[in-house]
Amino acid sequence: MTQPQLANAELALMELLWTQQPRTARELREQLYRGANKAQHGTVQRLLQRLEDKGYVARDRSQPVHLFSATLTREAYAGSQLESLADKLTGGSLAPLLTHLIDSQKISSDEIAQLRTLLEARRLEDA
Amino acid sequence: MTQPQLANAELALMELLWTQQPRTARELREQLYRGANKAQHGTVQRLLQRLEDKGYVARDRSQPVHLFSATLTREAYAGSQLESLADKLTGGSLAPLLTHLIDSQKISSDEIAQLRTLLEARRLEDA
DNA sequence: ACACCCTACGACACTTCGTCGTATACCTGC
DNA sequence: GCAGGTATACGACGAAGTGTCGTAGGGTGT
Repeated sequence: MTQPQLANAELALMELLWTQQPRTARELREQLYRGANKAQHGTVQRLLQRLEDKGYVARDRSQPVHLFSATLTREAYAGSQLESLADKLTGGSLAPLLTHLIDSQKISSDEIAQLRTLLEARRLEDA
Repeated sequence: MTQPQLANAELALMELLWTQQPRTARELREQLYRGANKAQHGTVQRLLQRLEDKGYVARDRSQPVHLFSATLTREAYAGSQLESLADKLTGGSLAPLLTHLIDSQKISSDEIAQLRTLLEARRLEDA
């Protein structure tokens, strides 16, 4: 039951919603396409509709001009994608993913320190 | 310069190569499709060719029957996918991805312990 | 020469994505 | 009430990717 993946244009739209919560289609269009023409409004509507179908966007229909918001935070989406990556590749376990990153030096010392404090916080919580 | 993603059938093939290094197309077909017919051999060839184009599979042409092997370990592929996920969603940083997993309890205590020893090992290395 | 298996690759149906155009409904001002 | 502007709903299309199959051509063994 993996969440569907977001394509490029869809992700760009979500990025906007993640920074500015409820937005009209018009506002989104103006930020996505600077030289705004009529056709592109249709495009944005289409994208929003498909995102709604996928369950990533909620639409407030109470007003004639709908208001759109994301149903998922960026972090939640990132987490679900990370989970599905782990499911597909490492039987759901995260350690192998990180092991390689750490071993191959692809991850910086800063990141490592950050992760360590993260885990430390969790350990204290559990105690 | 993100590595292309592997589709389902392609991934299934890679899974085989990841367990059994150099393999002929025939051997792979027999494991992918139990009731093996002629057409499916073409399918496997097609998949292998596309994987070769993408750079995920190397082909030994020295014999008339080619031998195929993966150019990337499963861990390397998983790592590159994880990186590209981080690039797309969190500006390349991993911490936000894991933060959410840890906070939402989606990650088990076992996993956490595992990660901690992982990071500890790295810390000792750096010293 | 024939049968057989291999590779190479064109072709197809199907899906997804981004785009656009159009039809329809809804206000709002006159 | 009508015209003009704007919004939504949605059909359609091209491009790209995927999985599948068919077929042409080459090499090998008998």
